[in-house]
Amino acid sequence: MTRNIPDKPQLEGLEAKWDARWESDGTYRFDPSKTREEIFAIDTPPPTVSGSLHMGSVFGYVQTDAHARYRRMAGKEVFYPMGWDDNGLPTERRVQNFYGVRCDPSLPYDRDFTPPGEPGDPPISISRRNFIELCHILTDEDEKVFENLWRTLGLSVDWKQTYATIDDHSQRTSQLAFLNNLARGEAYSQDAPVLWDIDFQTAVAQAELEDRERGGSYHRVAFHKPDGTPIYIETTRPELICSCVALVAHPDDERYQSLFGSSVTSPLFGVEVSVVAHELADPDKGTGVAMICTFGDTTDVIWWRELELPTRAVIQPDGRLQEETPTWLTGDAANVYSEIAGLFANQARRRMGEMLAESGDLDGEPRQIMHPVKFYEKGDRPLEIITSRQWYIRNGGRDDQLRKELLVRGEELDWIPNFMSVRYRHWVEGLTGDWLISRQRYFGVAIPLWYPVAADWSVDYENPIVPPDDRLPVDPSSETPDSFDESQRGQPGGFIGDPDIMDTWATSSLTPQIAGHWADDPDFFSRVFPMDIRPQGPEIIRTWLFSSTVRSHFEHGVLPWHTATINGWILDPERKKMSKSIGNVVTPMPLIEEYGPEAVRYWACNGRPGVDTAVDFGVMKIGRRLAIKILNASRFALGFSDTDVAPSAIFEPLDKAMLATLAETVVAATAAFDDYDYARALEITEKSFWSWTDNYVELVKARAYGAGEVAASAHAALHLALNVYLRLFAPFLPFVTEEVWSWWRDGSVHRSSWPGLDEFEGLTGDPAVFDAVSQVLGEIRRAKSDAKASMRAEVDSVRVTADGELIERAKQAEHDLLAAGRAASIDYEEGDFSVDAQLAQAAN
RNA sequence: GGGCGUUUAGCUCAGAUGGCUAGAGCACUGCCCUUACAAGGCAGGGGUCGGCGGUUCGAGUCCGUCAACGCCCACCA
Repeated sequence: MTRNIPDKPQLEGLEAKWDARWESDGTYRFDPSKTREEIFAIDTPPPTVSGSLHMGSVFGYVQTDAHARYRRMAGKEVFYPMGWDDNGLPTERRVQNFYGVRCDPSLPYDRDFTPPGEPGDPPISISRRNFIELCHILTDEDEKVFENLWRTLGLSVDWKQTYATIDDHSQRTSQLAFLNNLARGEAYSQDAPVLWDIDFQTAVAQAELEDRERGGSYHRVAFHKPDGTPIYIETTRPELICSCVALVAHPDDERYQSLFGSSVTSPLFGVEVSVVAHELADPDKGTGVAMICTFGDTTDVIWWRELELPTRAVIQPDGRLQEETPTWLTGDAANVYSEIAGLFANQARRRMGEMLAESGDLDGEPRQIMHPVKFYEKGDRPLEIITSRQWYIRNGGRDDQLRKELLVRGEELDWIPNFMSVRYRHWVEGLTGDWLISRQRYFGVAIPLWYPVAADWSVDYENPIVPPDDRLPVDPSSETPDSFDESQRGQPGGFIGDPDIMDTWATSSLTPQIAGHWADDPDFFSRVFPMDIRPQGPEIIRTWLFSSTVRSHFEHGVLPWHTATINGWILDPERKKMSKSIGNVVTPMPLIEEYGPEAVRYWACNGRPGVDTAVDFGVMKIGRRLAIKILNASRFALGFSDTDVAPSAIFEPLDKAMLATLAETVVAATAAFDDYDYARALEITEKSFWSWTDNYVELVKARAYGAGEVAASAHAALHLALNVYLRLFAPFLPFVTEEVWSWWRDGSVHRSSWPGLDEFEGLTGDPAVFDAVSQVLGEIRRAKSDAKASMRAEVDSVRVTADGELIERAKQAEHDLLAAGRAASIDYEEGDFSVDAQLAQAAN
């Protein structure tokens, strides 16, 4: 093929050129006719499209792409789909802010609704259907932004294999898996206390909790024994005294032995509560006696359940204390309650503090403390505990046998790096309950169930009406179950639809099943499942990785993948955690524009597997320099002849020595990749390449410019080496390697085969020849540098003092050495290593 | 309160199963426009490998301990 080498090769514009070519050529198209053994399947993380783009998004994806490219070149058919996680609360919140709307399910659908150009205040209330339409519109836009970023970065995904967690296929898969869980008893509903976000007004799962340090104040409050003597408790939530159902102390606490079994009355309300014993009560905290409320925190729930205490709840789903006076408060107590009815918890807390002070039941001033408070990770106010009916999937949190099985799955999984497995183990060991999957929200996959309504209007939650598989996906709030019609909705003898949706993890825990077409194409699924790798961030081991393991364990009885590659955490240039609130988030696009996509890829691939990595512009500059170097070195190597010179022309010792070191590089880089250590593969390749350009190319230059057999040997060696280096770099720098490849090769470098030792058969010599000559040349260069002379300076004579072996090797490439050093003559003497170079007079 | 990780040149980081004078790039100093590349090349200065203690003929590399930083988990009255 004719060579078309630009005079001044440029990096700019390569990504657009090659992205378009790869798409039109189908370079990364997946071939589903291959067998499972021939396929390498990747369970790509679907990015949350309503989240912001930042360097953390780039980091892991590029590392995975490098590995995908290696596997593809090494002969695997790579299944590399891309998904978008677009359902759930982040999208709802973004839609609310972006358009200035909020969802009110009681409103009718308005088919002519268009959102205002600018979000207004207060937000416009719209129907559930209008709201969901806006979610779709916005996520479509967000997905384009992500796809554009991935393509600019050169991710080698098959863009025909995409999915979104809200699309019909994902919904169908998610509902089908849920119904299977239900049929097998792995999913169940329960009316019980749950952690509840009062702003989003939804239940949240254990995996979505985080602790935040918040200020609070200990109120030392007196309850009263029958004889009127006070018994003090300390509480940070005096507003819940009206919800108090018991006092508790440790069974061994000597101070309270006489009280166990007796009753005391609460201050202000005069409600009689018993004093009970439980091991979780800590004698060292406060007075050693705690008030049990329904419910102030998760310990209350444990006490309430294990001690079988009554329920006296007052906190409503919106976070306010209920308006009506609770039935257990009568007389004066009702008057007291009217002071706090309808208030938010924090307001009621203040009012109760005042009233307790007035009544004399508050001992001293409240004591300020900092303490951890449970928050929904996306929420702004502390979680409350509300009793409500919710759906759960078993996860071992209440079942030791299942917990053990899931721990075994974690041990079966090959973790890269290995220490990440500890996080899985700790999480599973620490589970306190099953996985709460229902959410009282709108934009998500519906719980695909209806419930019969009895003649007395009661709802039979224990016997849900299940749709047949072929109806999925269904929306029970707008569709009717078979053998009913819409007029029976909410009527005695009729049905109601489950109003809830599933948590986003309930769907994204099925990404292998979604991408692999489990629900509809068993043949396709059998070719990609279980997948080879699950690449992901460390922060979602407890959610995505664990929940995927649970689903696959139930549905298929196996791990969903063989290997989990966990990338490190991304820090800002000052090594601080990036966060929106601090305002130090680094977005990738400006960096890609400044340094080029290859430079950003180079930075990402320099981060060791699982190691936290700071955004580093210096590393990006090096990557850019490397890419430019490849262009220029390629121009040199290909500039000598218009056609390939066959490797059989190679006979010069220096050329064969260079190829021997290159063969070593290939072996080492391949081993590193097989170990999932892309960073090591890059380092090995890069080091070898710079040595090649700085030493070999300089040494061979003069001979290459000449003619005859010795020149042909150089040309052939340059061609072969370049051919190998381009392929070694292709996983990291896909654009520049493809560009150079196109100058002289047919097809794509990314579909060429990974270099192997067979290509060096009969072409390798003694690698030490290369080292020996480089060492002597280095000394000649030093002599010129010391003399402040140009590297072109002529040298009259060189005397090499060295051991016999080194001398023998230097002699093999003596003509190259003399030419590169511009030396007229060289002689040798055995002894300790030194080189004496006599510069010609003209040199100065 | 537990667990995991990190701590190597001014900066960012490599240093697998312990073994010759501890490496790279950036930054810094000097020199060089050499027909692939000045967006480059050559040469050079710079490190008590977090502290302490141990194992060993020998430790940045193994063990113990302490410290700082980061992350994860925790029943937070």
